[in-house]
Amino acid sequence: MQPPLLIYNSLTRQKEVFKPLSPPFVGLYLCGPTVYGKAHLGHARSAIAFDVVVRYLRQLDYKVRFVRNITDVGHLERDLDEGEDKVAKQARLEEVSPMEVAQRYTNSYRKNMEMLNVLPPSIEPCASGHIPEQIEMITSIIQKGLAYLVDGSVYFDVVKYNQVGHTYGLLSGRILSEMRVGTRALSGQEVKKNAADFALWKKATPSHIMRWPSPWGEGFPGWHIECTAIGSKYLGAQFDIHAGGLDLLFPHHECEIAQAQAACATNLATYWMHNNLVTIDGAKMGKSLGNFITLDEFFEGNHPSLDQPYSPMALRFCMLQTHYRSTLSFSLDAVKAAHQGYRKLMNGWYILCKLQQDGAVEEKGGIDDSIYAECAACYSAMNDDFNTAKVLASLYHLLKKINGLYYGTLAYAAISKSALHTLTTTYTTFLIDILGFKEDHQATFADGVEVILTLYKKAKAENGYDQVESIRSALRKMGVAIKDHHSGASWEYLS
RNA sequence: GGUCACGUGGCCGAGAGGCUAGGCAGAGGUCUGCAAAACCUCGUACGGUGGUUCGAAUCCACUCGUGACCUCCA
Repeated sequence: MQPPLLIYNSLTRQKEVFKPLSPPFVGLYLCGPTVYGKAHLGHARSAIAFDVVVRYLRQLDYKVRFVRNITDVGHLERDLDEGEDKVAKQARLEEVSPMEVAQRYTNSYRKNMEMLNVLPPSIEPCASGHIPEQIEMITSIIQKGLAYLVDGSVYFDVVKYNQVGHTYGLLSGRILSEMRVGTRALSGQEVKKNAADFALWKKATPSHIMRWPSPWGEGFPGWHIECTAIGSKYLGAQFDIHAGGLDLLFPHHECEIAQAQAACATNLATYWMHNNLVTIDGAKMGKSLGNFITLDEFFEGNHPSLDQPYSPMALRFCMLQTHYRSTLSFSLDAVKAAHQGYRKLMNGWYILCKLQQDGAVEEKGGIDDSIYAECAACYSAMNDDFNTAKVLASLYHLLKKINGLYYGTLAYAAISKSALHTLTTTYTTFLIDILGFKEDHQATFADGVEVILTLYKKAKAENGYDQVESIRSALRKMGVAIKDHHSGASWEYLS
């Protein structure tokens, strides 16, 4: 009997038992990228963290509808009237059309995600494809009297929202009256009634390319309305999980809740989940700080912080070794360690696949109990707010048993057939299906090594040690180790 | 200034009042023709100062340090 699944809810600031609104269905919305630049390590963290959440929920037999949006319009440089749309700005810099920019970086993002073995969303809507939905929601908020029109732009009235019984700031723990106001000279703020008000719709200036007709004139939607409109369209006015990076908690998610309360009288989602940030040299890795490493740079080794290319799975391991709500301090040493750790787990999986089922005994073996305990620990760890770090620890405990059986330091008599079966399915389920690891290397390479291994075995049998040594060193240069052990010779990846 | 986190062995990191994860790197050993891989063993860490307690890395207070959000950012 496993403990129930607990999820830390940012809204209540505590772990809560996960209860979907309509089991077995689960609706999960994740704030996707604004496609005006290449994805960096921070994007990967969010994607991987919630990829594992989706994978685990599916493992628990939930039917998950996973929606991850693409922001291709409305995300301004600053939340200011004169702030330039991010996508439009990049288009100007690259001298292409905004939709070209959006397409380019959407493609790049999807490619990166595929490399990281992040499962594609069930639905991947873009903001520009949902203008009518957003206009509809804005209209509804205006009708409730919680938004006002100024010169072709529509703003959400935060003060009014509080006056009619809502509480702005529930998610971020902010109290409206105590929020810092007016300490920075933000131009363009004077059109708003209050500094905390945010744009639902912006009037397009004559030069603005991305524009749509609306009841308030030509313009484009504000950033926050997109997620609320899209989320409620595909998952319902109230759905189970809304996820995103911690830096989106305020103001983005706070505004989303306000919009949903105003339009639909819901908090939009029951559980609000936030992944923590990636830091480098003690500071947050962020777009605006310019200290980020893009995923392409990471995979190509093309960055001053990196000495060589690193694999997508090394990064995935890095991410999963840390709990998603803790900051992840990125360093070269950490990546190197992660890659080695990943390699060992994968090599263990191949060995596990080779372990002969018929070697195990029918009766209970000496290590059965510890196998069952570690397998159960994997589930317990995931049920405790997706503690992937703990899962990895358990997998390493299992790995020692796997290696021991294969290399002969543990006798087959130590494990029963049923325990070996549990070991095999659990290890595979967690490593491959839930944590989402896959082989970095090409399968065709492995076929070639198999041929060479045959030559090695022949030379070895004939005591041709010169040839044995030369095959070993040649393969070693290719990142492959040959291993001699009681059950013969085999090979595995070294890096 | 407000709000909130965090500080764990060389590095990355779980944990969270007694049973003191795990990975990487390092040392020793077993195995091996020699290696490699694997396995075994080892380092006894929790910013500082007080306090609560039979007992604290874990709770409390103070303190030092770092960071996040309050402006776009996964």
